[in-house]
Parts: sequence; structure tokens; C-alpha cells
Amino acid sequence: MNSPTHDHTHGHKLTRNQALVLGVLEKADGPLSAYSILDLLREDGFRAPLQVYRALDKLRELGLVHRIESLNAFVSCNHPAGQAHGAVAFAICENCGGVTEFSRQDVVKQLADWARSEGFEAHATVIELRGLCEACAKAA
Amino acid sequence: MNSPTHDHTHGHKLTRNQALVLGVLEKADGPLSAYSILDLLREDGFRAPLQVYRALDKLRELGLVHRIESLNAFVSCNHPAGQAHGAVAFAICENCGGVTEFSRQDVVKQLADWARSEGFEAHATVIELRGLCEACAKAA
DNA sequence: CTTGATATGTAATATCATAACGTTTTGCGC
DNA sequence: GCGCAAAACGTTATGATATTACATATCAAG
Repeated sequence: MNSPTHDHTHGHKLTRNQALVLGVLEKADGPLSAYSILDLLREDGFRAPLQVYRALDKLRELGLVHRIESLNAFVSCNHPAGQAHGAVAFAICENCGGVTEFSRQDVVKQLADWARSEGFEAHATVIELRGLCEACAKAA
Repeated sequence: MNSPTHDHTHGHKLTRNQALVLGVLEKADGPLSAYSILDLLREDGFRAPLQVYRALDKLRELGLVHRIESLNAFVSCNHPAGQAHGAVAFAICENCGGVTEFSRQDVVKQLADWARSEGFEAHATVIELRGLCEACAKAA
């Protein structure tokens, strides 16, 4: 037994590299680039970008991590543990870098409606709002 | 007088570089990366990526070109000429590479509703569906 | 214990984007 | 026209992100 710090795995045991990558993403207060993650894990033995990208691929497949397309960066999923979720949206503050994950069933449904009407078979959905979070908007 | 081939400029005259970049995007049947555009314009005198990126920046500012975030690539806007438009969505076929631009007022409104409820001040919205277009889904 | 699938290590390379210069062109008031 | 400021341009170098290719190691099932 290897007593992991905690378990987000949906029953799927993470490897050491995967757990390390997920760990830094959970500790971070915003999205991290793959190369930032690499730098944070140098002292844990990481040497090459591919170690990060491979772990990220798996974590994304498990739904534990999301990629923010408009930032080329990654965040840990903050959904209640183990909750299956469909499409997710992000609000990205361009001032403080914070990312809020949210999910709107109505939006997802309407995009699905459009897809059905066009015969488009959707596999993944990207929804990202860029702007200012409440705190930064007030400060401005 | 330099007789441009045609005018999508909303009254804003495009420079030679901007017109060349817009031209290749309009002729393309799908998104092009900045470096693909560069290669297509070598014989027109383009030598460096920055020439492409600068033209793209301006064209995006004018709303004539969109960036597909999940592809790091660019498409010309296919809206009826001169039509002001808010947020736009894209359906990207992972098989044939085709991109369909569409706009759903209901989706835009609901995202705006979410933003207002959270005090988030949205400046830009990214909506991209990845999947298979009707033709490719049938062929599969 | 063998075997196949998954994960890993490492180097090299491909792809995407911008910084920092200086120069040229353009719009525009005079 | 002339002078000026803003915008666009050209060029080199560099930074940032991501993948290919190949060898090795680990794990889980029969």
C-alpha cells in the first residue's frame, strides 16, 4: 500500500508522475503551462516536457485536469470529487490570471441542439470567457 | 490608385500585407496556421512570421479573421459582409479539418447571464466544438 | 514466469509566437 | 508641398509550446 496523499482517481490508480503533476496543479492558484509544471517538478526527477505532457494526457482523459485552450495551459478540475460532468466552461481573468470553472446545462444543451440540427457529431466542447473577474473589475 | 481585388474592409483600407493574408485565408478551405500562411506568401515577398502575425492581429481587430484557439490556426470570417457580430462559435471536423462558423444568440445570452451573475466582465468568448461533420460522420 | 499493455526516460526536433531593433510609408495639419 | 506623428514594415534573434522516435521499465492477467 502506498498511501497516496489523497485520492481523486475514480478508482483508477495514478502513477507517480501523474500524481505529481496533479499535485502541482491542485496547489496552484491558476493555470500552469506544461513547462511551468516541468520546472516545479525538476527536484522530483522530471527532466523532459514529455513526462509532463504524458501525465497531462492521462489526467485529462480521466477528467481530473482541463486544458485552457486560449492560454495553452492546464488546471485541475474543481468539480466535486467523482462527479461525472459533461461540457465545462471557464472564465479567465486577464488581470489576475484566475480561472473559474463552471457548467451551464442550458448552454451545453443548446450547442448540442445546434450540432444535432447540423448532423455534427461533437466529441468535445471548448467554452472560455476572457475578461475581468469581479475583484479585478472593481479595482480597475 | 491600387485597385484592390475586392473590399471587405468596413471602410478601413487594408494594407498590402493584410490583403495578402486575408486573401489566402479566403481561398483556403479550412483553418491555416500562421506558418502555413507564411509559406503561401513567400513568393509575394513574405520572409518572416511577424509579417503574418501583424497582419493577422489587424485583421482580427477588424473582425475579418478569427483565431481557432484549439488549433492555433486562423480562418477568415464568413459572416455576410459588414455585419456586426457578437460572439461566434465554431464546429471543427477532426477528420476533414473543415470549420463551420455559427452564432447562437441564446448561448451568447446565457453566458452573458452567467457573467453578470458573477460580476465577471467578459471581453471575449471562445466557443469551439470538436467532432465530426455530417459528411465525415456518415463515412465513418 | 511469460506476455502484452501501459508507463517511463531521453534526445532531438517540430511548431507556434514575440522581443527588439531600425526603416519606410501614410495621414494630416499647416 | 513640408513637417510631424502614427502606423506599418523588414529583419534577426529568441522564447514558448508540443511531438516524434526509440529504447527501457513496470504492471496486471493468464
